[in-house]
Amino acid sequence: MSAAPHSSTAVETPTATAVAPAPLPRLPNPLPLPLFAERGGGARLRHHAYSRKQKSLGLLCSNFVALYDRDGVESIGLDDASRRLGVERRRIYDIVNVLESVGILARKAKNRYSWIGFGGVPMALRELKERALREKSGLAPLPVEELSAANMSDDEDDDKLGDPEAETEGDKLSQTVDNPSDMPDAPPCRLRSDHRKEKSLGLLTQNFVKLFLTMEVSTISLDEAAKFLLGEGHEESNMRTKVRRLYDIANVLSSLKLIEKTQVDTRKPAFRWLGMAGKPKAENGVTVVASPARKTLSNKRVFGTELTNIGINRSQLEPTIQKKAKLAQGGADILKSYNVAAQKQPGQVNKSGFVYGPFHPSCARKQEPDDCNNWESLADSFRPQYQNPALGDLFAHYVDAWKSWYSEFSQGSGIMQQHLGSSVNNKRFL
DNA sequence: TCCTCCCGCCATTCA
DNA sequence: TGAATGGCGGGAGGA
Repeated sequence: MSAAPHSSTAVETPTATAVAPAPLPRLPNPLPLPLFAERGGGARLRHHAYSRKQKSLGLLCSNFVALYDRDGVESIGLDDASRRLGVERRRIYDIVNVLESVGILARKAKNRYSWIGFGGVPMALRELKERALREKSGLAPLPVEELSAANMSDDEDDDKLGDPEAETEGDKLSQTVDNPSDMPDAPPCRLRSDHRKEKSLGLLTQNFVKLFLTMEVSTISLDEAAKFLLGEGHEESNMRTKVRRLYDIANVLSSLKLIEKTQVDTRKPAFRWLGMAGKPKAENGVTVVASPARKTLSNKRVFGTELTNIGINRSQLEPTIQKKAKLAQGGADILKSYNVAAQKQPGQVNKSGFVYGPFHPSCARKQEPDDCNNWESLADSFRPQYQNPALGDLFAHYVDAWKSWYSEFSQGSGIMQQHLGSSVNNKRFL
């Protein structure tokens, strides 16, 4: 039975709202249950005035982050998130799985996550990179064909259920989920839960990120990623499913600015890693970000323009909500311009050789971290004067996120470099 | 036409 | 046993 379609309007459980002393953005209240979410209605009840762009997982992720990435937020209830964002619980699961896999959230209990924030990302990425390198090292020597088997197709996977001889890299990956400490005494035989976890969105996210962290090309298409993750000999249906999931993941990671969509020669886009980039390959064998000459797609979707997804479902927009959307769009445009301006600055490499991600502060290139602390004036100079205070909050949130991200990288750049310094021979990805 | 990805069904896992 | 979780693929929106 699925609780999802109704959970967005369900009465909050008593334990589900330990959130935010700081005021959260105002959301339309009460939040109506969208018609399309009617149990069993699904696509059959779709209203044609709705635009799917406004329901995207990436936008939802942006809203989720905007909602919870603030001082005082420690615990997040899924019901609370679902209600505040005006989406079915099912969608929240997608978001939190991806956020958890990159270290932004940590699961505390059923229905409850703790907010770690962007400060958790460098550590998570470091661990992912370490794990990926270890898997490729002597600890897990896998030639290409075995590596393919490691990410074996679902069919092969199914065939080996319960086979003690069939432990694969996939098992190891699932162990990393079940046993973060990589306990050596993990059960040798595959459990059904392991099998399920191998296919989880979180694990797929981690494997997807690992491709970026270890490969020597800066971009990868989702088809390529799916082929690699599935291995050879996969069925077409498995491929389609995997690509669907990668689209979901890519949208969330894009909204987090960990990756960005880029146009390659073919019609299909590829994704470029932004979250962190190493020093030039000549020095340490790790690829820097792709040439800026490569055309970056204008974002098909402008994230962070809505505080809830529910006001613009498949019915007509309410005039007031439309107004809000326009206001928010203005803010998003400013943010976008700010990001573009920051990204246009050549290099973005500080003295330590670290290349900043999307939250790179524009002043970082010219000034060393210690000098770059005048965030308030920076924020003031960019802060639009919103009529809606919630939008001001949203902008302030982004500034805070930049600050946090920058601070984390400033502190962690040495460690990160240490890890980036190890050469990666990963041509098999190509 | 086909890429993109929202949506919700329903199997599995959890408490 | 009911609730929570999340894999999965149909099919509609959009370029």
